[in-house]
Amino acid sequence: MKYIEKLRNAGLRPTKQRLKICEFLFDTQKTFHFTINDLFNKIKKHSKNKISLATIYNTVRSFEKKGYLKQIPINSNQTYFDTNISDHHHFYDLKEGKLIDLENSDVGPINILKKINGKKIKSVEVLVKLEG
Amino acid sequence: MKYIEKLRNAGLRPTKQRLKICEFLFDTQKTFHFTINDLFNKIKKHSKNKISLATIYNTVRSFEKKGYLKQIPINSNQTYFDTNISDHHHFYDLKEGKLIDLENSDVGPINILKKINGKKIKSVEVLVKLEG
DNA sequence: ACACTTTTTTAGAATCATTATAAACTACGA
DNA sequence: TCGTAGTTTATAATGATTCTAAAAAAGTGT
Ligand SMILES: [Mn+2]
Ligand SMILES: [Mn+2]
Ligand SMILES: [Zn+2]
Ligand SMILES: [Zn+2]
Repeated sequence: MKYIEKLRNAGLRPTKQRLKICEFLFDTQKTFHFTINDLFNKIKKHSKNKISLATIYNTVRSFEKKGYLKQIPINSNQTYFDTNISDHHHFYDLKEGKLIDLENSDVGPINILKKINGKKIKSVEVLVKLEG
Repeated sequence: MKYIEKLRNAGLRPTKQRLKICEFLFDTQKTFHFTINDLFNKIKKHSKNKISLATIYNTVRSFEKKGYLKQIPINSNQTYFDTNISDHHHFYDLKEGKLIDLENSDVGPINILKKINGKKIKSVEVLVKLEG
C-alpha cells in the first residue's frame, strides 16, 4: 500500500481506517476542500466498512498536524480542510458557499511591510469573497 | 444621543440596549477585535443594567448586516468581530491567539489575476499568521 | 503462535457557541 | 392613550467538536 510509508514517516500507525481515509483524501488527481461531515458521508456512501465519526475527527486532526492537510480560515460554522497543502489562496463564493483555489501565481506578490517584534511570518493567506 | 441617528438610518429602533452596546463598541478612540463573549462580559462588568446574551447576539448580527461591524475570517471556535470596518488585514499571533490590524498601506497592492465568470470581487482579506 | 503492552477505534456522553422559541416588554405612530 | 409591530429575555434546542472509557487492533518479545 502506497500510504503505509507516508503514515509511518509521520509516526502514525497504518491502521485500516487511516489507510481508507488516505484513499479518499489523496487518491484523486485533483485536490479538494471538505468538511468533516463531507468526508464522513462520502466514506459511508462509497465504502462498505464504515468509519466512526470520532475516528474521522481524530485522523483529520492528525493529518493536519503532520501537514498532510490544511485548515482554511473562513467564517463558517464548520471547519474547512484542504487537501491542497501548497501555499495558495481562495475565492469564497458567498452565494454558493463554495471555495475555489487561487494559486499563488494568480495573485501578485504580497509584501507585508509591517513587522511585529519577535514574531516570524508563518503564512500569508488571502481570502477573496465573491458576490453576484 | 449620538447613536440614535445612526441606528435610525439603518432602520434599527434606538432601544436602551442597542444604545448601550453602541457606547461599548463605538465610543472608543481605537477600534478593536472581540468575540460575543468578550462583549457580553465587558458590558456586564462595566454597566449596571445587564443585557441578555441573546440580545448581544441579535444586535451584533444586526450591526454586522448593516456594516457597522465586520466579521474576521479566522479558524477559531468562536466568531471574531472588528469595530474597524475599513478595508484592512490582520496578523494572527498563533501563540497569544491575538489579532493585530494590518492596514492596507502596510501591504503592497494585491492584484487578483484570476477571474471567475459572472462573479464580482466583494473583498480581499489577508491573514498573516505569526509564530515565535 | 502466544502473552503482554500500547495505541487506536468506537459509541455515546459532554461541551460549548450559536440560534430558535415564545412570552413579556417597549417604541412609536395614529 | 391605544394598538401593533418590533425588541428583549430566559430558556430550550441545535449542531459541531471534544471527551470518555471500554473493546479492538497493532506492535513487541519470546
Ligand atoms: Mn473554520
Ligand atoms: Mn470565525
Ligand atoms: Zn485550496
Ligand atoms: Zn481589524
